[in-house]
Amino acid sequence: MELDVKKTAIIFKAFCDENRIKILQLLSGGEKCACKLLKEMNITQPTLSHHMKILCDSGIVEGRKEGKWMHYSISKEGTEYARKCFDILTDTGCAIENQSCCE
Amino acid sequence: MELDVKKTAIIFKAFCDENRIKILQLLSGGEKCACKLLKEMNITQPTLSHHMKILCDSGIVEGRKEGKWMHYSISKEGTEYARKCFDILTDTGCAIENQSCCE
DNA sequence: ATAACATATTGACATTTTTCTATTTGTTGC
DNA sequence: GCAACAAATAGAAAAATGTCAATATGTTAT
Repeated sequence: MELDVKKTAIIFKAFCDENRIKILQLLSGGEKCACKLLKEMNITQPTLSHHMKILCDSGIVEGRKEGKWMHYSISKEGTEYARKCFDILTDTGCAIENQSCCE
Repeated sequence: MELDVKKTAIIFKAFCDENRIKILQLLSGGEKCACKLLKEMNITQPTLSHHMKILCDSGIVEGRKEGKWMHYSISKEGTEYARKCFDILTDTGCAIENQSCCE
C-alpha cells in the first residue's frame, strides 16, 4: 500500500489528545450515546462535539443518528486502515540494512 | 495492560504531523543519519532537530550518537508498546454489547 | 405551534505547536 | 589551540488547536 501522508496525519490526530483518548476508551467495548460520553467526560457539550468531529474525520469513530441522539462507536474499517498505516510507518526493516554511515 | 493516557498522547504525536510521517517513511527499512534526513526533507536543521526530539520522546524512534553524527532508527520496543496502546484503543468490542440506548 | 431536549455551529480567547534565525555545544583533524 | 562541521538549544513569530459561552438546528412530545 502507498501511504497517503495527509490522510495519515488526520487519522492519528485521533490518538494525540488526552480527551480523545479517554473518549476512545469509553467507546472500547461498545457503542455509546453522545450524552453518555458527555456525562463521563469533564468537558462542555461543544467541546465534546468538536472532538467527535475530529474522531469521525479520522475514520476511527463512526456516528449513527437515531432521533435526536448520536451514537458513536469504534469503526472496524477505520481501525483496519489505520493499522495498515501504522504498520508501514513502524517497519524496522531487515537487520542487514540497518546501518547508516556518514563517512 | 492499563493504558497511560498521557504517555499514549505523547506516543501518537509522532504520527500526527506530515513532516514526522515523512521522516518515519525515510527511516522505514533502516537507520539514517540526521544529515541525510535533512537533505531529503524540505526543512531547516533546527526544525529537523525539533521533530527528532518529538519522535524520540514518543519512543517510536531511537538515536545513536557516533562521533559528531546522530543516527536514527525505528525502535522495535517503542513500536511494540505503541501497538499495544493502539490495540487497546481500537477494540471494537463484542457484537452483542454493541448497542447503546438513551431511552 | 410550541416547549423541551440533544447536538452542531459560531466566534472569541488562550494554549500549544511549528517554524525560522541566531547562537551554543560537542566532535574531529590540523 | 583553532577551524570546520554536525547537532542541539534559545527565543521569537506565525499557525494550528482546544476550550468555552452563546446561538442555531433538528427532533420529539404535547
